[in-house]
Amino acid sequence: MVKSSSDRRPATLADVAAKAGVSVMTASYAFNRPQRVSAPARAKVEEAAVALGYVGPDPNARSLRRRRTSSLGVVLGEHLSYAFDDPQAAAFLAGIADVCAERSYAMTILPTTGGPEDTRRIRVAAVDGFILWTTVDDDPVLATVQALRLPAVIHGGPRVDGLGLVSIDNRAAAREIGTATFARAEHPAVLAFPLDRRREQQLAPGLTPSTASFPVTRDRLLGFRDAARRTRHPWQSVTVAVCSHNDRAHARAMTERLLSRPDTPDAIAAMGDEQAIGALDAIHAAGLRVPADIAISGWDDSPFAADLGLTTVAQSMRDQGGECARMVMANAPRHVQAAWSLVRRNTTRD
Amino acid sequence: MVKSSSDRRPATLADVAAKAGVSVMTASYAFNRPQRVSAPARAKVEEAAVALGYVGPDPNARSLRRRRTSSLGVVLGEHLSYAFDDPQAAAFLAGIADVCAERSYAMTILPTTGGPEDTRRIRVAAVDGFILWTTVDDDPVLATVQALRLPAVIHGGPRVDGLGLVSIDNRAAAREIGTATFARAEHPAVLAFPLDRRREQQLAPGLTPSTASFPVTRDRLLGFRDAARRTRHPWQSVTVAVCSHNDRAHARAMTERLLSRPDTPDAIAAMGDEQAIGALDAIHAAGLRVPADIAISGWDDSPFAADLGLTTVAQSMRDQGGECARMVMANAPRHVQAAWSLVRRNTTRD
DNA sequence: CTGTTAGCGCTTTCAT
DNA sequence: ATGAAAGCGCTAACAG
Repeated sequence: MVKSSSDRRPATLADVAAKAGVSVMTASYAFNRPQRVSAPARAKVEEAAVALGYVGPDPNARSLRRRRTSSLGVVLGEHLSYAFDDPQAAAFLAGIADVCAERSYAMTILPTTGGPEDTRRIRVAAVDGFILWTTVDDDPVLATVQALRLPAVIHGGPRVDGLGLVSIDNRAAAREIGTATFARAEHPAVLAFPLDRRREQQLAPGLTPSTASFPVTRDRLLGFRDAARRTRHPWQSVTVAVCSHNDRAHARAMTERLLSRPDTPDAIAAMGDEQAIGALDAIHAAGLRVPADIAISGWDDSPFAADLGLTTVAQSMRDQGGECARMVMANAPRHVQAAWSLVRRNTTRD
Repeated sequence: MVKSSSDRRPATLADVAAKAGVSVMTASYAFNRPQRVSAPARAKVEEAAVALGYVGPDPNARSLRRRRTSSLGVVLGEHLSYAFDDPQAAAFLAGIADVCAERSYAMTILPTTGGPEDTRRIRVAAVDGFILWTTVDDDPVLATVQALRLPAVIHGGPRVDGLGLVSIDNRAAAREIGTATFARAEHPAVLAFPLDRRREQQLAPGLTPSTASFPVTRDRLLGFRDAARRTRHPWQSVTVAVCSHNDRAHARAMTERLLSRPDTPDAIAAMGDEQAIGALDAIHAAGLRVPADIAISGWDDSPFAADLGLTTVAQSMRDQGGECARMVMANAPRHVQAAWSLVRRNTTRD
């Protein structure tokens, strides 16, 4: 039998109820709380549903009525695709994903490009709350999320009124690893993440930390400056090499520039393991020994760091992602300091 | 002035319209098609919106009415978090993300655990279509997606009626690289992905390809069997080492087992670069030379493959992800063969 | 255990 | 250019 054209409209719960000879509510319960419905009624509903090709309640209608979507919005800075290339971001997402899987939430990834449409994309996202990957102080997305009045947590920073924050104490951690790296050095240097979204690369002696509008970059610079002070190096004598991108290639290129300067550094504190690995490439190419000629440290304790015996800061992005997700789901965003630890291996002298 | 408790209900479009002294429709147009509304009316609406803290139309209500969500569902097999660890999956997601960012879509990642709740999670997802990461033939999620009658594309496989498919010709590619790898070998072997969701590891001479319920694994086995035939090796003499997980550590362990057998292989075709790298670790640890003592090939042409001079199959997961996204957005799922190429470097003899 | 009522907040359609 | 009516498909709240 050929279906008539009216059959093309997908069946609704009302259709199923009518066909099953029950009220719409009984049909609704049959799908949502099967135990609340008598076995025969449930059977009739199921049969009718199969006959009509009805798969289940429409998600949008349900969300509208229930006033929740069971989906978490995850806002990733700038070029989204980059997030998947960054192992730290990937681990963070994995942590969110674990909690979502466990609690039957979906994860809505919200592409952000840095352009003006970003705020619109955030506004139209059907989600119950937001998790924001670390961004700059003046990211317009922050105000949008704030205005939406949904639970939201930022990872890394900045601090925003009303939004949660999950981060390690970057300044303290940088102070520790910086001290280990700069110990017994003559000419310390820093390999830094971009300062802001302009991502200009530069070599700046004694760079003022507050120049950075990425809080993570800023706090680590502050910590490295503290470390310089503790190891008796005037900050002005510490060259900060700011990379435009957090990857090996850029770090290697900047390190080459550092090494070709008059006061060749004999200690480099990097803000990421990938940067440190790029720096090691340049250092080895220059025929220098680590740590005898030059000490180096990374950040994040990636598998590569362990392979290379790199001194680094360990933190669990995965746990932090999970923590963010739980806070948003519980509608209880708070400020949480995550755990970190210094992992001393053999690329530093201490 | 203290807000009364009734103010706590978020403002609706109707509230804004009332406050602005216009009809609800004028307010709606002011948000959705500003040019269709006179400047003064628009101004009044905007002012009222600000006064009431109204951020914009409710996404769920809009989706219900419009009958679309502007979000793509991405179903990732089994442990979602694993997808973020797999560089190929990450590249695929990045490709989807690029297209989503460009067309102002959100990406709804649907965690899948292999358990019975998976189908429910798919059913309740508010999305306009699905992209499925490669899975097994009998994944129950496939039937669910099919029943939903939304546009859907599978990457890798299996083929499913009514759903699109984007994949390279895995058999043909395996035939080519297998031939290059097995050339002038005495004892070829294969390092394989898991056969199915049970993920049992095993060493099986002449493993029957159809045993695998992951189509990607199956097709590559078929291609390697073709290659064995072309290079005059009875398939029964080719040991297939099936790894439980597609990573370096498992590949290394399985390779160690291969190397400790009587007929030590002198050629190994792996299904992934990560596997090949793990195998190389084992090979070097055993003091063997590549390719003189043993030839090896990978798959996917990762950056590491280039570094190591690994012979491999190149394909762009990023492009394939984008292709999937475009097909779903256009509601035009088709079967598309993606491009691949053999990259001969110096771990094979040919 | 089952049913009735009353919307959720919005936009399509059709008038004016 | 603006507005009134209608209803998207569902479920909370309550009554029987």
